[in-house]
Amino acid sequence: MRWSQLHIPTLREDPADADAASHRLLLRAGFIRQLMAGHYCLLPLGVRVRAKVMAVIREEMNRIGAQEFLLPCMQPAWIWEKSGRLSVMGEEMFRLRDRKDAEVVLGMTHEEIFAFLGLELSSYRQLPQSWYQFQTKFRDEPRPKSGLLRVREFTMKDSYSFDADEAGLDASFEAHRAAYQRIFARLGIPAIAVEASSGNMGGSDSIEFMCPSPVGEDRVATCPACGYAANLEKATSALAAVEDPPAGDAPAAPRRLDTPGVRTIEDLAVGYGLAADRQIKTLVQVIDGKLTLVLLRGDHPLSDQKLIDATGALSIRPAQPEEIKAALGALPGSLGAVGVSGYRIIADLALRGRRGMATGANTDDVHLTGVDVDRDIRVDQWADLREVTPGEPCPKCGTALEFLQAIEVGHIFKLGRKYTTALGVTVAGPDGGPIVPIMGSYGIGVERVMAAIAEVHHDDAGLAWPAQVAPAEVTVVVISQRDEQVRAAAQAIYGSLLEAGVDALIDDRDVRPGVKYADAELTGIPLRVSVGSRDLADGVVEVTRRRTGEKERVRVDRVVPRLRELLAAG
RNA sequence: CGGGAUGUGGCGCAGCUUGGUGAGCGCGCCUGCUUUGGGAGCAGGAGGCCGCGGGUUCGAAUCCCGCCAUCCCGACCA
Repeated sequence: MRWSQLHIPTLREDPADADAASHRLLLRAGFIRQLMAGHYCLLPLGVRVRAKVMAVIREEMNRIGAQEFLLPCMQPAWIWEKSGRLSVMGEEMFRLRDRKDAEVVLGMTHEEIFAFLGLELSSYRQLPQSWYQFQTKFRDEPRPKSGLLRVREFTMKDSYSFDADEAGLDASFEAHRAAYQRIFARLGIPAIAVEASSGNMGGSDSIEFMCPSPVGEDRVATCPACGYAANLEKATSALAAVEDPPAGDAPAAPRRLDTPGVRTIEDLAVGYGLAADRQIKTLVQVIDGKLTLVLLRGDHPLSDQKLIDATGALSIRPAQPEEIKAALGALPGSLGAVGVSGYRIIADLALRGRRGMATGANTDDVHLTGVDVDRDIRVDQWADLREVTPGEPCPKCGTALEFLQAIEVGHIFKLGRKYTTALGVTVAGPDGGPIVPIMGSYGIGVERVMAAIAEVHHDDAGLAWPAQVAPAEVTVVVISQRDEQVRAAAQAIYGSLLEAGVDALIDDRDVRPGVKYADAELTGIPLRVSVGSRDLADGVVEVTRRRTGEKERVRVDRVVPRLRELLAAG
């Protein structure tokens, strides 16, 4: 393509509303334009990168035997009703009515629809199946942000596996895991696979592929020694045991302690010498409309996601002080679970077997000491609820955990039979009886991947795409546009590149060379060939590598093979 | 949904406090001439419902009220 005819509206100045590097540069280099919050137009260069990202993903999906589909993004509400997710998805799902007043929705994902197609599977002998598509997803995010990183409308490569049994699912899952590793490696994304929560998808084993970046919205705990890595929503750590007083020394029942004015763990620790790790923190949460007591060690923060995962809740929120007062008789600051009945009590594992603890007495300004958790509190459910903090020991090897910010670029998880059951998918098993296939679900956000690549591969001059996904591999810069010989030589090189199968552009604009150099760098094209009268007199052109800035003079008749060499070398 | 900020030619901004004079600056764009190996110079020119609606006033980009939009922080989020 001729640059002079392409719509590449580069901006000399930084856009005002772009913060993240990918957002700023994709806008400035003319890849994207915003239509409204969370909805972006892809311009020609953006479309090219997107197509190349998709091509890489498609190749690797096909390589593991997955088959490409294309399903509607507009879907009947009833199918979501059937899976039970119409209400679960809440406000995040776009809903509308057609002219017949039928309820339809814009798909946030496609488990239901692929399961619907799975109804035509009839025998276990047809399994396994892996089905995928690239399709627009719509999610009414409360806060779209950071350009392509968090949007309301985006392309997802989503795939779904159907297997006859768990062992089959394990194999499909592993195939996808391996495919994802290859995909991100080829895309130039230093993704790390981390254990994750499966959120409201339902499912068990859940692995997120994370691209470390300061603009990432997820926090990941990693172990520098053994490679343990988990999303903070899931991460655990090995805790040193807290020494409680020997059983014999403990009082037979909790003792009342008047604590006027004490409202916080800190107050109690400082004022009464009751260390935070010897306190029970009592939080009151409203879980799906029901008041619930959540207990943690005094120095431990609650992970909302872990609470959701542990309870299967659709929604949780902290209770209001009035609700708490009405239920327990005291305000936050003096709450406890001793002797409480009629409300569900969920306790963190770190409280198990603890004795001699301090907690609120459910009377304002009064606490209890000498609390024996097993003896004094009727715990309904034990769960891992606490959020780990940096420096805590790795659960696998004990080394201090490190935290990093990351962009979630992919997510794979085992769905189980939730959707096949909901939609009534069965196949005949070896004995002739019905089998409900078990599913896996695997997603990659295409535009988010583009943004992640941009986050990882850029410098002060602009983007620096890996050749595999660059909008073009080479740009031929015509330095002296008015010089007939130069134009002809550049045109010849450009033609030879196309013939050789190189994805090349020719910058034939009638502008000064500096403008062309700057745009070549801003748009991040990996290789630049500068054709000017000075070098041409010696029969050479200049080849510049975007990443390193390395320049070399190459004889005109050697330039195509040299460029192919550089591209092959990566 | 809470907190903060911003809306002025395509882009980036000033003007608003203290209402009035031609709505201005840089970049970009168009024409001409010169220029051409790192974002050219000179001359001429086009382009603005000052986010929208209402109000105050002789007079509103400017003051007041309402709304909308966008961005940032938080909540939220496969």
